[in-house]
Amino acid sequence: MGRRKEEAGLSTNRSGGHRLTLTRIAEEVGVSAMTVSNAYNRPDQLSEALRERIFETAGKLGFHGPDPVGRSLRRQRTDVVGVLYSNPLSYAFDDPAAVSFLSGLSSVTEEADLGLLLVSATGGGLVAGRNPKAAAQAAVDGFVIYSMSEEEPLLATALSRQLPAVVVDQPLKEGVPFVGFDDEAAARAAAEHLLDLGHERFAIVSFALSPDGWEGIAEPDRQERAAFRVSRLRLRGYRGAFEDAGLSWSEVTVYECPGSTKELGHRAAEALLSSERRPTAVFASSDQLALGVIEYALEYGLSVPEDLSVVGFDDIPAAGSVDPPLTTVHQDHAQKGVLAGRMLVAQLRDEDFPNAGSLQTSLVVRGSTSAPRKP
Amino acid sequence: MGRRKEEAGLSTNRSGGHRLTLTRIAEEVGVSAMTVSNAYNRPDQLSEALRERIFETAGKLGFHGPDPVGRSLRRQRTDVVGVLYSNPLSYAFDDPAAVSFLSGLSSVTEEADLGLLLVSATGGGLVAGRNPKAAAQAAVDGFVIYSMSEEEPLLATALSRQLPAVVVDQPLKEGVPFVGFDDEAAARAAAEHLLDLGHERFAIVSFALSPDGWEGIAEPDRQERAAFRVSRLRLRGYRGAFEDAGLSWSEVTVYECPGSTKELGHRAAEALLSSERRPTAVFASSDQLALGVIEYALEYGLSVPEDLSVVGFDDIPAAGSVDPPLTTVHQDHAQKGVLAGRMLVAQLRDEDFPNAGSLQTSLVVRGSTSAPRKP
DNA sequence: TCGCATATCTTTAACGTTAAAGTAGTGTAG
DNA sequence: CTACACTACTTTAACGTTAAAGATATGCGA
Repeated sequence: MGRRKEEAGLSTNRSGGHRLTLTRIAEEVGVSAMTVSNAYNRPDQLSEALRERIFETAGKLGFHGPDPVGRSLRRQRTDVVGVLYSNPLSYAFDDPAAVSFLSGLSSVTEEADLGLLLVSATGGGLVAGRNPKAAAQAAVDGFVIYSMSEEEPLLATALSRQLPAVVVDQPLKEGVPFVGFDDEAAARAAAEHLLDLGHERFAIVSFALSPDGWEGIAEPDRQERAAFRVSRLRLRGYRGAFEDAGLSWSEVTVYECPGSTKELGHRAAEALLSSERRPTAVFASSDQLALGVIEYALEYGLSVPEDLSVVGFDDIPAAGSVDPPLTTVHQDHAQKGVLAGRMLVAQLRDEDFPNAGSLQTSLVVRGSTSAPRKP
Repeated sequence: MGRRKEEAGLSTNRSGGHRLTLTRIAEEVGVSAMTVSNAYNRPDQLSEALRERIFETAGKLGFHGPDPVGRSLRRQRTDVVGVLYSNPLSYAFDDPAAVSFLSGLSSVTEEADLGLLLVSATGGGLVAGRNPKAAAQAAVDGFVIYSMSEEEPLLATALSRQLPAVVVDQPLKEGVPFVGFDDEAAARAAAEHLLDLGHERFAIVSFALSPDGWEGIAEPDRQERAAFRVSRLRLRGYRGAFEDAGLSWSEVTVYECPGSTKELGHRAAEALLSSERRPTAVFASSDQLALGVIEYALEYGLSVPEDLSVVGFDDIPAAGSVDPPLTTVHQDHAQKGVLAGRMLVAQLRDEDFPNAGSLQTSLVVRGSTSAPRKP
């Protein structure tokens, strides 16, 4: 069922061995190349009549405007911004938070007439490795660096190009504008909510603290070494709230998952709920993880929220419609995208830009949390 | 809260008035520019020692590889594929089907080490207009043309560039490889399902037949003029099934919505269900529309499926978990993306490519359809 | 009639890279 | 010691565009 290009009826842009260029059109019309260029880019620089004549000839020969690459080389800009992502792009499209972010970002780049080039760290030849060249070879005017680990090679490569850039979520880099949520405050608010309800025994189901694929209980030393700013800040937020309430952090178990799926949450709950001093409340780093925790809890014979309160993070669309509806931290990812876009566009234009810094989140209290059952 | 670029600690890539280039490094090391180029692109063309010396000097000066634009100009390729979208990109990110498609597409382009450039028709300056220049100015090696109307100016501009291309969903263009679902068969299967259950009075809630924003009952002449292939084929599928069953197409009301949201489905149901000869079954062009129809039906006092059967299209994640669970046509959008990617990559490499053509769909029967209530 | 602004087009010179062909020098088989 | 292959580099010449400055003609007020 295959067919070759030639048979597919595609012809090339050549005729007489020459690719069509401004110069070729110029020869045909009998003017200079510059004038043809002006016909496309500065209509006021030539007479209406000549401009029409040029377009007519161009149309006849099948020329459709100056070559973008030649233009970019000469102008020293591409009108494209690159989005750098650590994982395969398909992960990004499968992650509602990333998609919302891109939605917000694209609304700004589009308004500014910039293209959006998606670049991922995981290249073709490499089996499971990273390809920092991707960032070196992207023809862009600036980068949006989306949630990377401090050590990601792509990050270093991108920053070394000295282009305008914005970092989203992590890591914080001196001199590079940043947008992210106030994760510490968010976690603190979630913790205070459950403290207010009277809980005292907590466990945390976190997604990766560091990008090494580890899964299991994360002891304090590992918590401190966390490479991911977001995870680190959240732990700090929980801890701060607990200690303000007079509880000891050492009694809080942190289970680290190498990703953010329902299955991982399920496994984490399995490990946490069988403990002697079973927690009465679990904080999860994402709604997916939280749903997995709830799933296991129900299988295990616990009722939610009576026996176990669960708080998620993200407020995905499903959060409100599952049973029980999920108490979770709402974050406006699209707005984050908008701000990242604005900050980058402002840099590209050499304008002042709002240094957004940390965005506020809000705790949405639903049915998965309540006061603990009296002993 | 703003700050200027200068204060942000960003420095440029220049020193001594010179931008860093291969040539600059070559001078510094005392070799030709070509040798520096080879150091990056063809390590086997120079001695290991010299190569190291070049990298060392490059590192010292802060040069991080050949400029992508210069390379693209010389090589006459960009290693980027463009995705053309008729609407604002943020719509694409808000549409689960488009996101799944991109997920599949990106898995292929990534494997082939190609960047993905998202280009939309709606440009910056324009208030509500189209910007065909976007396709003319994209520095890409090929296009994925995503579900466009026949008349979309962006389409003509893109095709006129004579680059490798793949059309997704619509329109069918002579000589341009195509991927899409077999919408006629899908609609026919849905119709046959309800015919088998004994239904005889049908209505259809379609998304746009043509891109003019019209909303309301679409009479047969408008149906025939439909610019969107997908909508046209589905109507043909329903009609074929009905007529095979001896029913008259003229008794089937088609309500056209200018988009695909729950609200539009709600309005469509309002118009359709108040008719004298109320239909016992409704076919919707998307699950979103179907959910809106069901919502209105319930408000109107009808029970689903007892009083009204509803069939959706897409099988979005929520389809299985709403009440009643939605009978719908499942389509594998990610697979469509994979195929589109493979077809484009094959063209770029001048290889044979699979001409995917129409992908099969499957009807997922859930709780929103049943036999009609006996009169 | 002169001076000067204006409109319309041209010339020059990069922008940064790499394919292709060329030049030495070195080893090595006959 | 000659012919030939091989390694390690260099030279040349585009790839297609446009910023900046220059040229020429025309109009127009004084």
